[in-house]
Amino acid sequence: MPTHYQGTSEEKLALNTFIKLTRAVESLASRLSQRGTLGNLTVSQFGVLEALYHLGPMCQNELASKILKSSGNMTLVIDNLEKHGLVSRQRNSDDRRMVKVSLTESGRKRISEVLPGHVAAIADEMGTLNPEEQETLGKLCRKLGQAQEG
Amino acid sequence: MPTHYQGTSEEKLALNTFIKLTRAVESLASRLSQRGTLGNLTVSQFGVLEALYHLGPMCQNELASKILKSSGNMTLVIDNLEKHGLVSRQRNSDDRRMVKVSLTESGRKRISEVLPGHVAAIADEMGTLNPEEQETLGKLCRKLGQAQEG
DNA sequence: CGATATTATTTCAATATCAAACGATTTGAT
DNA sequence: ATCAAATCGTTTGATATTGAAATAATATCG
Repeated sequence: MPTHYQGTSEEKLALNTFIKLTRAVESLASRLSQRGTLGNLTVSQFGVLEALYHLGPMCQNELASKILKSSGNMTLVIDNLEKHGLVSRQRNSDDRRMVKVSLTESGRKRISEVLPGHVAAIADEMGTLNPEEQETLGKLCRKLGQAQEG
Repeated sequence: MPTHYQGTSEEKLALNTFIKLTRAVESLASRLSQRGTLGNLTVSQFGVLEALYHLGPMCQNELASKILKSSGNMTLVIDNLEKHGLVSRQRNSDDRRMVKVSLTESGRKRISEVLPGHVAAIADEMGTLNPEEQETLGKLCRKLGQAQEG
């Protein structure tokens, strides 16, 4: 589905590439979601649990920057994880502005159960590209993700 | 930020590529949003207006599949566009299940004002990659976006 | 010390998003 | 013609998401 936009050829290429990029990610996300490998976790909830699992307890700000979300959003995501008993909050006693978030036993169990299947699903989906293509894609994405200078 | 996951090397490559891909798209989206080239339109609202602008009036289902969203979501997005006077709904008289959505004059004006600046912003962001790199990225994304066979 | 700035979190309002259930309508098969 | 199945849109309930404003705690500077 190419763009219908009439612009410079530079703009058309950029727009078509941009559309392919965002469609690919959306379609990938949709297929992953279909697989149900996250159980009833949302992507954000999974991101938080995964970060805590691999990096240990963290304050909300750190979590927010790990999963690239706002602090307001983090409050809600942690609220919901807490409701479901997967994480706990502890007010930091040194600096009482901060809240340290930790996995509960139940949370640790859940993420360790879910992770392998989800990773396998991602590997399966990405397997559409051979290793060399994945390397190339990774490099281009890294470059594109970097903020521009000047 | 490479993955901490211990799996097969195939899984590690896939996971790292997947992370770079999603991060690139998120970071791109965030930078585009910062530029404010969409005015006060949301991405979904923009998508709907752009589709109507280039392809003409459409029913909600068609719009939903164009911008890859659920029909329930489409009801709300159209509701909000309608509130702001940018689109109008007409019940189709041949098949009264369907609702045809059209741009109002105000909507046509708005999208035509916003589009060039937003495309320029996308072209500017994508300009991080040269044309050859963009072609490569586009091809890889197209391949990845395709559902797997078997 | 005390005013001011910075930082961490929460709250709020608006919008998005999905899945599932539902009502209206149309179509297809018998 | 009738009835079951499919289709389109809406509603509902849960969660996400942002940005701005509010709050609370801490740090800093004069």
